[in-house]
Amino acid sequence: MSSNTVQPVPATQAVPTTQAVPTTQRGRAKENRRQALLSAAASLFALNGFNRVSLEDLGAAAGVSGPAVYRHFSGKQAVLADLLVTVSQELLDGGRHVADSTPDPLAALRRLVEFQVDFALGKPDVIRVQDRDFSNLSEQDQSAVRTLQRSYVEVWVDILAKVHPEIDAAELRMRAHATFGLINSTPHSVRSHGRRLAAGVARPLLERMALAALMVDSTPATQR
Amino acid sequence: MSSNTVQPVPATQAVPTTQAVPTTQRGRAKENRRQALLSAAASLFALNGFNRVSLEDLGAAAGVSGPAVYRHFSGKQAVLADLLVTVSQELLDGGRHVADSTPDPLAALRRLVEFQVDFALGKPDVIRVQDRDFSNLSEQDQSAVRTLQRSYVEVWVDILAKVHPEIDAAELRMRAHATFGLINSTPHSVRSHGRRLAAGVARPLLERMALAALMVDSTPATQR
DNA sequence: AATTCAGGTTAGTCTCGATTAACTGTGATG
DNA sequence: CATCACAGTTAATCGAGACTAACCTGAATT
Repeated sequence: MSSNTVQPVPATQAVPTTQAVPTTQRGRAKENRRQALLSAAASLFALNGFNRVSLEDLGAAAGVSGPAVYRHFSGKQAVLADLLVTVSQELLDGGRHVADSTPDPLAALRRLVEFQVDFALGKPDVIRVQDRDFSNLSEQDQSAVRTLQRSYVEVWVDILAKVHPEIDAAELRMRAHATFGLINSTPHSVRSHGRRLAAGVARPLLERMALAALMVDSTPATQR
Repeated sequence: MSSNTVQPVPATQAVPTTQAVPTTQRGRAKENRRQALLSAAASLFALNGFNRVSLEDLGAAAGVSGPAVYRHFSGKQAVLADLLVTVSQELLDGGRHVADSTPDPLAALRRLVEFQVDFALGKPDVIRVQDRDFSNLSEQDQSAVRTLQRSYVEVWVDILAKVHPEIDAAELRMRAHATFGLINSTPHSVRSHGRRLAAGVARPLLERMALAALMVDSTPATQR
């Protein structure tokens, strides 16, 4: 009962601002194309890296060829930006939801871990792109994403502070980062294999490792 | 006494095959330039990513401008390849040394963790380049690096197998990868600040988190 | 001292790929 | 039904940057 999918959080791509789904046939088609482009971008960027993917490749992967991408995004960078801002926002929203809806700190921490593991196993491509191609964003987009990420980290730090009242925020922040590194390692290792197969084993393992790492005592003065 | 620097392992850049240092003044200068280029490459690539660094930038950072790089490397990719092959080889050598010189499995595991933490804190740039720009290597170089990395992982798995005789290799491999993710998270978080300052706190923390994560019991059938 | 030769330099060359221009066909709209 | 607006298309344009050519200079070597 501890490794559930934290269901209340919508795991689907969502438009940042609440946007009504276009009713007209044409508008629907456009939205589909847009999602197809984003999805293609996620897997292409993850596989080859932002710079090794041409707009031609990207368009082709979405069943459209070349400069058609400009009908949906202002440029190549904008596609990346949309991808990364969206994922950062999703993480933040999900994390806040968990934090706000789980009074017990330790339970909240468990749920945060589960949430992050689900995310890493569910969208390894986006995770990979996020920490590999971040620097291909414009300065502006970089700071936007950084702000969201910082907020997400703070959600973790706030919960961690309740679990470890004696540890200062700087160390808790480092614990959070290290834990993200641990959990997000899967996109690097579980590459392209039978994802479903490995995920079943990976999920509980990653959760237990993450919790164990997070719960470690603060560095003892004497080696005990 | 547990967080020493694993001193026997030379942490300096080393030429793969045992190469005599050139005696002639010119030869010495050339070697210096070469090292300057590699060092510049490490920090530039880490900061901006392989593709955002031009040969002009790279040369300039080493006090030489532009195509002079071709006097030392066959091309831009070759610089990256040298960097990554060297670091992979260093890790493998260091890991093997630890494994071979530490009979007690648990002690060996501790030393492996210390070694990896030292490496991550000591050469964050190279670590960062390694898992960000790997795909910019030629197919050939990729497989060379992969082979070295696989061997390094096997060193860990072999030690882990002695500590956890009941766990199968696949899971141990995943534990190792997750631990690398945890330890290597520092290049991402401890960016460009007072490195020495943070490192003093980071080292013991990362070591304890890594150990705790690695020592977790195998997934219990019942939630205990 | 004369001669090589390799590390540097600057001025091309050449390709790739992002962006833009000029058109086209077809749902939406009146 | 006539028009419009707009997703797409193909054919330029344009800049960046890796690599090459042609020369230069001074340490090594004889």
